[in-house]
Amino acid sequence: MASAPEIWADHALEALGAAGFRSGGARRSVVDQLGRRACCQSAQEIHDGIRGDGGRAGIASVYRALDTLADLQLVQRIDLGDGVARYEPTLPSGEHHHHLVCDECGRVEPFTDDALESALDDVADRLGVSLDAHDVVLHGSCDDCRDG
Amino acid sequence: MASAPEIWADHALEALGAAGFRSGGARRSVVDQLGRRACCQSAQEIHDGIRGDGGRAGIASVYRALDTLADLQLVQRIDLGDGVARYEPTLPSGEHHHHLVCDECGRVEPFTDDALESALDDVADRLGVSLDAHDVVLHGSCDDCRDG
DNA sequence: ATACGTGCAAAGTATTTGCAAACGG
DNA sequence: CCGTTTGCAAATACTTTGCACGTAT
Repeated sequence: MASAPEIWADHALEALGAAGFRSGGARRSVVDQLGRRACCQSAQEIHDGIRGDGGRAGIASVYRALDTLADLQLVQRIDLGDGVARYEPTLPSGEHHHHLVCDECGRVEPFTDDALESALDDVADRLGVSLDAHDVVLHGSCDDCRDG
Repeated sequence: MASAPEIWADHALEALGAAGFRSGGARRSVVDQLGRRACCQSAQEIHDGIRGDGGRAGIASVYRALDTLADLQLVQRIDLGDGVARYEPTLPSGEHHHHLVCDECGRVEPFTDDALESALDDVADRLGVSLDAHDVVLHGSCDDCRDG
């Protein structure tokens, strides 16, 4: 069975087609790179990944593709607080995670928590907003940095 | 009785002194501006505020002051996802809020939620991290944009 | 054939840094 | 006096945009 991110790439290409976008090389490469990692990648990382695979997309096209994908809600833009935008697939299953950033070593770790999710849903409800996306970033010290 | 942000400014100046920092005009102006608003201001807004009061700090000094204040955990840096860093006082009382951003009109609204706080505490506990700061940013459509 | 997609280079915006002068203790 | 703080300007980092050319349909 294919893993969720792989399924996502197909799903994304299909959604792009359905939205009337043509199939060009740069955008396909970006989708391909994103599909390989469930967790956040920066535009620069995606660009490097494409070149590493022998592709040759311009960085501007990477940014444009990411912008398009974000508009279609196929990717979520994540801000970890270091001034670099990161992107990760919006899985069709609706499952998603949040991020823990160690301010000492810079390590980023994804986590999930059901209680947190329902608390977030309740908040959105109470505030009377429809949530497009939510993005919880916790800053702290990780095991290694504190104990190590 | 003085409001919390006003108390914060005194607290911050005292903490700066205790940490061995000298008292210069630019840093004092930044603390003063921050003390007037409990919610997030960008470096540019703080700079404008200082000039509006007849002050004349350089933008670089504003950034340097904010950096120092963040190091001492006297302010928290907030990223709303638009590429601009914002800062708000870390109140000595420990009370804090989170932010709801309307992606349509750009409005930023602070909110608090006890259930969310305890869910966050539990998550930090479970993950075995000591949280320095947490910063929940919800993206959605606000009342006005959805119904209006 | 025609409009969309792409790459390059230039522009734009936010933030940081080097350095000499001003200033506090 | 001496070392910190400041302001200016230049540098840097990330992202966006203009434009000519390539390409899918």
